[in-house]
Amino acid sequence: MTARSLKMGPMSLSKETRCMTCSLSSLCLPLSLNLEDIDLLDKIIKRRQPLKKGEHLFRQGDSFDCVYAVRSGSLKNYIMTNDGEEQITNFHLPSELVGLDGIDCTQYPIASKALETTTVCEIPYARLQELSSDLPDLRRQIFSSMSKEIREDKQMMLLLSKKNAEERVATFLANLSSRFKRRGYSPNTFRLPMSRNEIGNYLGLAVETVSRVFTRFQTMELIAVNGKEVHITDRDRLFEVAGLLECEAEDSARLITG
Amino acid sequence: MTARSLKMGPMSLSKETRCMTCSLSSLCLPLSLNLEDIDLLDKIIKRRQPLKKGEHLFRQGDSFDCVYAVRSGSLKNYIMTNDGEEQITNFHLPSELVGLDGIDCTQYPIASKALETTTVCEIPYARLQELSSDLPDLRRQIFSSMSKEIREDKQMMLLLSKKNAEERVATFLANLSSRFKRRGYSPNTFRLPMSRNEIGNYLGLAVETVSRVFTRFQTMELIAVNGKEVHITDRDRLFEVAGLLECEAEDSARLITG
DNA sequence: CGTACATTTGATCCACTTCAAACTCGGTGG
DNA sequence: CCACCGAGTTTGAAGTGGATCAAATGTACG
Repeated sequence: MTARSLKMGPMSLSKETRCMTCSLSSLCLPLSLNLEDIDLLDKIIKRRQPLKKGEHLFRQGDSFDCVYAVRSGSLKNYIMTNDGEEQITNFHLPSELVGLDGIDCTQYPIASKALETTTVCEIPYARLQELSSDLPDLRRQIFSSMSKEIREDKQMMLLLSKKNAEERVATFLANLSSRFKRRGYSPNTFRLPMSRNEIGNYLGLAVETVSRVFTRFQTMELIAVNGKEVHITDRDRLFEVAGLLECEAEDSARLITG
Repeated sequence: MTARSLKMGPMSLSKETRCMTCSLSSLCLPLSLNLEDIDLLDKIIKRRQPLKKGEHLFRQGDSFDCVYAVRSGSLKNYIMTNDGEEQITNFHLPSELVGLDGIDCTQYPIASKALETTTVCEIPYARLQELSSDLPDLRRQIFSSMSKEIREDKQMMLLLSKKNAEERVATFLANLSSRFKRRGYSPNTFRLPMSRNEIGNYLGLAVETVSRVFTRFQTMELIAVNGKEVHITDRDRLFEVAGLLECEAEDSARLITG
């Protein structure tokens, strides 16, 4: 693991790293910007040391001053209940914006923690705000990310309120698959960056239930699982069990592009 | 009821109605604007005929072109599952902004329906966007509303994922109470604009469960209920059961004011 | 190579759902 | 004015999906 972070570290910190040349730029904030504007945005972005697995990007209550875009790796966002339990509200993959829910607060209302070695672009919020004064497209892009997050949250409420265990897990896998696909990774073979425990926490299920549904899905030959490696063998039926049409998942992924 | 809407109709449509003189302006979009800017905002806002109970403000899939601020009455927002069930995602009280989740879509991703006779201010989104180019405070206010909605959604996920029936209902009542309080209504005596069914739908519970918890809370002498009239008799203990400290609920209500 | 932690599997339990029926109340028409 | 209607609400009894408890198995890392 240390080897891995050593390998990534220097790369992601190199002065060469630019939005302009970033493979994620078509999914990320620069999305609808022209080259000049991308350059302006680029100037305010800082590339941080990679986070190691388990490190916090920020904690609930930390003073808010930056939003982040994931470059590689993955994050979990979570809130704390009064009795100290955590509730995971989101998993973040590369190109996704993190920290928007703190925008009108002085403190982050949630915490964000690396699930694996993770690199992020740090965007000082005050400067982003200034810059977006002059760049309507950038502004639109930020609005867009936020309203997308709201829409996803509503879908999550629906999941938590109406779906049973199988539907939840299927939805989760289908959603991850769509997001990987969109990012150019294989949609049917991927590695889960989170533990069963974290999946259960996120989906409002006990670990044991998640595990049981995984095995049930394997006997149904929807998926093949080996530890954190997942292979989707019957995509159509998985989406069916999830209670979604494939196009819906894609749509929600695509909407951000306007 | 027709009498009521006749009574309200002309008032809310009168040319006199202005953000400047609106009693909600300190809670609503004009919040942080100076007088001149309020006037600019005011010019793009249209006051619509009041909606009657059960009428839609917009439906899921309607083409998106306006956001709305509730002036009086209340709304429920909901999404449809594939099998035609509705999932209520929000109830909206006066001064609250509705429709922000559609911002980067051509269509509203959710529906919004009046729970009672309801008046709204209609804000054409394109014009709001233009105006916010020139008014950083307005822009900030929109960002603020959206990030507040995101934060509330995360709290809702926590509720749906971790809280039991009593905690859910208590949270619901405590939250409503705080919102009424903030709007200058009595925090301890109010009328629920929604049915038990809608409460259950929103909280991820069966109607019967909601009803049972209401009666249990009455025998515990936390509240007194008569139909839709609710009187909170032991506010502290209600908030305790909800798993929140009073200040938290207030905080989340206050955050929008920056 | 062993210890701690994550995952799986099995057995039991329980909070909430579902089904069924009685009740309440605002409205409506005879 | 009152009987009646239907929708909304309450209450009771029975069923169940997933939680919890417990223990075995698997796996990563020092």
